[in-house]
Amino acid sequence: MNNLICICGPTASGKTGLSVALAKKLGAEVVSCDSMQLYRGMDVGTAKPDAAEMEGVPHHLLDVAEPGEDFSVGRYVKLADAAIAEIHSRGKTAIVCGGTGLYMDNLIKGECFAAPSRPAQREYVEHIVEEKGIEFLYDMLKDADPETAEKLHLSDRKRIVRAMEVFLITGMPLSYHNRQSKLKPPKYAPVWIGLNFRDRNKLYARVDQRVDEMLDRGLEAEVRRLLDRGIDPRTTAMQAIGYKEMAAALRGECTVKQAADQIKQASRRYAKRQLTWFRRNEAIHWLYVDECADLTASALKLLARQETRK
RNA sequence: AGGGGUAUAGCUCAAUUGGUAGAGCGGCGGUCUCCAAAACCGUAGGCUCAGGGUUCAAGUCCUUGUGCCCCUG
Repeated sequence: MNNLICICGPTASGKTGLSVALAKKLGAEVVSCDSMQLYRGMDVGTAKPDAAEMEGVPHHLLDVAEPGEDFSVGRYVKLADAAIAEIHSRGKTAIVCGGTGLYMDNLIKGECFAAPSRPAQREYVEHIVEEKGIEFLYDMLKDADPETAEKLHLSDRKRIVRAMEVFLITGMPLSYHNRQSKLKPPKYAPVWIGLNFRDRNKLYARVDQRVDEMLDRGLEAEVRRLLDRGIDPRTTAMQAIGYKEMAAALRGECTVKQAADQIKQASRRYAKRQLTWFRRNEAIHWLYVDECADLTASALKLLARQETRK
């Protein structure tokens, strides 16, 4: 029996609807894999399913953090592992559903990280960048970890900092850790289902439409509520698409209409990046939403086929 | 109706004294190993509104037409 299913795809492709429909058919439970839906109070802008949309299907990994706190992939994997184990212990199927590729891959593949970020080393590295510039740090990385340095562009400050940090914490190059990590076998063997559109314009139309719906459902009020609660606009949560743009509008930097257009644009670009991420996963069975008369039926057929192959 | 201006990539605009066109945005593709709804990289697009003329050579000058903008009645 397929006791683990992964549903992935770009934003607004219909992952939530499919996961609930499948869960009802299979008696399964859903484990969300979304880096923003896990924050409490961020509902409208993240298109988090409400009770009606869940149709009684238990959902895990929603509302597990405050918007002000720093989250991490590591924390997600730990929580999701626990949720999956619990679901399996009840003899049920778990459906991991979401659009955050990094989280999903790390959960399934079970790769371990080189080293958790440590404030002391991170601050030291950031200090070097501020004092001497990114080129200086990049040169340091060339000595410490030439393999990683060669893969990174000088503009990719974020990754240069992280790679140097790992070297300082562990004394080993990040490239070495990554190679070791890839040798480990995957933790799970799920059936992967990816949602996409044959016609990109149709996906974009749905993205645009959904942003309009978010506005109707009170995105502006939701963002104002978060800011009123004292959530720092610089936190990861407030960098989410829909939130950072609306916050700018509330600050008077642009109109709500302009913010809405920016949210649509950013969402379309995000959808494209998600597709780039998932496309390289050869295990994914792609379903084209604009070609399926009945998405749930297509997915069930696919699952049945996987069943007989085992 | 008269006067003036404008017409260049999907959009907004560049192009020294005439030497067969560039940029930003968007589009498309990719990278990704603890901020990931983030961060970063790479590409393809133009009979320069249409017709005629001057010139070795026209986006650039002349002329006609058309569309749009402004002013005057």
